[in-house]
Amino acid sequence: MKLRKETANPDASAGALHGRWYRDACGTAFALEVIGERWSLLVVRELMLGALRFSDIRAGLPSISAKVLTERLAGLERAGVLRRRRLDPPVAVQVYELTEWGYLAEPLIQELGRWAARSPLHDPTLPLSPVAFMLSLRTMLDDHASLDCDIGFVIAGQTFRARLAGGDMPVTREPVDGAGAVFRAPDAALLAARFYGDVPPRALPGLVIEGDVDLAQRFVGLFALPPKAG
Amino acid sequence: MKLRKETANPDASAGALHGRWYRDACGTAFALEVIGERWSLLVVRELMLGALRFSDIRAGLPSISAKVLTERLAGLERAGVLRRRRLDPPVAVQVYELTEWGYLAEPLIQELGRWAARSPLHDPTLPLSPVAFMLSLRTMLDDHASLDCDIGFVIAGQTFRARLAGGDMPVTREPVDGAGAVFRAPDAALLAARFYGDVPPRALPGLVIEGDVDLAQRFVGLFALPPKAG
DNA sequence: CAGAATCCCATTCGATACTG
DNA sequence: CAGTATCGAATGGGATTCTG
Repeated sequence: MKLRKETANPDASAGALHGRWYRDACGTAFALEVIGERWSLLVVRELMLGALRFSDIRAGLPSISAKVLTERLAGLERAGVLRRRRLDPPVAVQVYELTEWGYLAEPLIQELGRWAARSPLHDPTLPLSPVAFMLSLRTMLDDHASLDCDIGFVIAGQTFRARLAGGDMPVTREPVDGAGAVFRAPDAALLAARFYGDVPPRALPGLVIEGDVDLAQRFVGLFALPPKAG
Repeated sequence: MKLRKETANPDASAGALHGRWYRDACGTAFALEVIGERWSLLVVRELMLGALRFSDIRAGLPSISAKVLTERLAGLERAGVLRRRRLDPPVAVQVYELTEWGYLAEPLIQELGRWAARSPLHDPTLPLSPVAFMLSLRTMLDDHASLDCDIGFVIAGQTFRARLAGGDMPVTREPVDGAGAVFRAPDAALLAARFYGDVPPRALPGLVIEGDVDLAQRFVGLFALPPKAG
């Protein structure tokens, strides 16, 4: 009875501000106040490879509604995870981009992915956004990869570039001109089958590899899912 | 219209099973289906240092309701994160314990805590469970700690033991007899102030250090919060 | 104490329509 | 395209009660 009003915090409308749910000083709890709302972390995921417009985010998250996306963007902005920015006059469009702190959430997204992959239950046959796939490559890259290369990706019309050097592999949104090899696929699930499944390359119609095919093969060999937990 | 019925999955009642929310093959999304419901991950956190009874979990999570805890336990059990177990006849009590996969969630909890600590906003003055504090020590331990020691903790009546050796520091629920030093405090927040705040030891009434006080001092020096992000 | 069952209000969400 | 406004339906969750 006495605690009711504290819960219904007036300024907590639709927000990801702290203190609303858990009343717990633990950092984990604080993080969950910020990105623990449904969809929040997936919105962050979509922005992890660079700023995006409202509808580009929706494209990567086909089943989020405009209302929820609007609410999450507002909450994440207030929490300091992202900011909205107007591009300069010639294009005059609004984009959402992660703050410095927001970009620091990548290890967290990776850790979730790694943990999920070890589940005895995870069966991945659903759609996958291009960004989700590119991030998964960063997560599943063999720690001891000694290859250095520059690989292009064209997935559902979006282009990315992965530059592997010294065991590190930054991924950018960039044209693929000049890459050592290029993977082209109409959707990310196809690429996931190639990189993580036991599927032989020719069994994947729609997947095209250009440039140094042998390099592409060796590149694929650098990625593997972790073993399942008992 | 045509998709409505798929959403209202009959067996998805109150559960953390996959496919209900995101329809996304990304591992991060799958993990969020499992532990992304409110409270779920904090329940896992409470169990991270060993099996617990229903009311012990509630003690660590004072503002969760019995109903919600029941639902979360059921969901996490179905998802394979924890199992319920009846102890052998003499005690005949029921406990919840993480599965092997459940225990693998610790890095994930740590990553959330680490990220939260780097937030420009995080101000930790709320209550903290003993388990949350002990886990935070494992998270914030200096990577290059070269000290080897055996430290006991008595927090709000619960006893723990941290054995630091070779940079690794397992924490168990155990009596503190024979530890090199023992910290006693009526609540975890007091210990957090000592380990992470700039508070001089004598400004913390209620905190008692027994055994090798000098060792205890050096031990405290091994823990630090990461720098804030801009 | 450990939970299941019930009741009921508050929040959330998705669909749709609307606006600059 | 980038949202906002509204509404009805589903869900969430607190309080209470009941049982072993």
